[in-house]
Amino acid sequence: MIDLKLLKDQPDVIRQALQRRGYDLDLDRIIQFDGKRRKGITEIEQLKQERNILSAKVAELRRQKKDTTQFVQKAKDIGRLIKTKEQDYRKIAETFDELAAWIPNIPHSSVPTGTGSESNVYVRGMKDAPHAEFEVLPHWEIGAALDLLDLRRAAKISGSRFILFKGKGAALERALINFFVDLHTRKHGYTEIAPPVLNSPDCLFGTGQLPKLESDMYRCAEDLYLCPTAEVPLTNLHRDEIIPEKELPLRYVAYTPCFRKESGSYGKDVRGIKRVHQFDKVELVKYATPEQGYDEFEKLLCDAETAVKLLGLPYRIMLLCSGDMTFASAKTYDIEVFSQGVKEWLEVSSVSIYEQFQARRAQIRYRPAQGQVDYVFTMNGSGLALPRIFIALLENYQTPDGKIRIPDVLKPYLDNKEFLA
RNA sequence: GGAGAGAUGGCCGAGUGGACGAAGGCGCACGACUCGAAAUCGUGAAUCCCGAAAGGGAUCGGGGGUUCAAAUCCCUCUCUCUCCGCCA
Repeated sequence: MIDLKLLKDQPDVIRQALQRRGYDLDLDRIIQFDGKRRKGITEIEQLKQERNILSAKVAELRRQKKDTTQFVQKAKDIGRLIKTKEQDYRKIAETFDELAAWIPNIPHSSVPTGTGSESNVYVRGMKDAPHAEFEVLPHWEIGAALDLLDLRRAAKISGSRFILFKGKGAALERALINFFVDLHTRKHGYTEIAPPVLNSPDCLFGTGQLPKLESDMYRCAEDLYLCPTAEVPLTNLHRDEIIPEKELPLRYVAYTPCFRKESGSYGKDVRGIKRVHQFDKVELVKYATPEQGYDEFEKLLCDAETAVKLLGLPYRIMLLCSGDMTFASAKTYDIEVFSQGVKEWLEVSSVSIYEQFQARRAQIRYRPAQGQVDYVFTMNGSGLALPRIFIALLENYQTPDGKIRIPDVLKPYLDNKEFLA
């Protein structure tokens, strides 16, 4: 949620943000409803004031055992008026809330303007895709050959776009999870959380998936959603709380499976495990004060980057342009790994800062040592997303004779072996 | 799934229709005392909304109702605890 004061005082800031993102939203209509809403509040509150004065008068007269009928009658009339005004107000406020929930976050000033990935800006890492010295098999071929993946049977169990890891493949998946969680808890100071992955609609509204991404998520009975990312439970951990400043920044890491319908993606990336309905991810979430915010954000990016580096994968960091960022983000970096089999840059981490956007939706605030309670800054990043790392390892650590070398950092998790199969 | 009990400020806990945004305690911050601390005494402190401000309004788990007036009465939902049953 944007700061609603902007609607009234600086609507052009929002207008410009919408334009930069390429959003088509009837802002004037929203502003109009906001005005009606504010007027309604003022009106109702004035009436309530009148009624409260009359009620106090009644109470006083009662104590003196005097007649009150005249005042009671007047208060009754006002009460009826309040009721009808409140009904009107409720309708207006409801419409306004629905409309306002669709206003995206305002991009940070350092975010380049653009409409798609071609406008993203290279930040650091490998500039050009590295060349392979031999013909590298794509992960689905080598994965099947070495019996690490069984996508046919995954499809039999659950349909297309599901993964079934097998044998050493399953062991590698588990090793990666442990490696990532250990790295972030031991070296980067994050607290590990194992959250529920069925989350309430309130949670999904809080982080900004709802209402916009309703059709991208699996909705279960009882009004619960399978979480599309651990960002959802981790950011809602402190929903409706006021955190003492001295506890900030808070850092959390969680491994969870993630569930996505990927509804718009049919026909794209059909082969292999790049785009699936269920995948594993280790997620990092931080809460910070506005002053700490952007420093902590850069550190979060470094924490994710460290994971890629330690695995020895060729990567680059891109700064997303305004049109490529998600709804709630103020600034996003992607970490991309180049994989030799599929011959493309794969997004393995998306690191975003939301400033106070999520905090306003989820009511997450902090109490400064002195001064006013204010909303925290929230941010998150994958640390990392597993399937694409799995792809990159199978393809980049492939040997000409069809084996998979194990990166040094993973050896302790895989019986200290040199090769996977 | 069945039966019962409960939900009040940072925490504990009183309040049972009108002077209650809420006693008291703990904890917290500041001040006094002290060489310093403890103890003691004093003072302060909830959140949100409308408003340029003055000021006003709202909030006692959520929602609805009764009433001139609700923390307090009624309905409903959610959650927590206890007991019984069932089951990984």
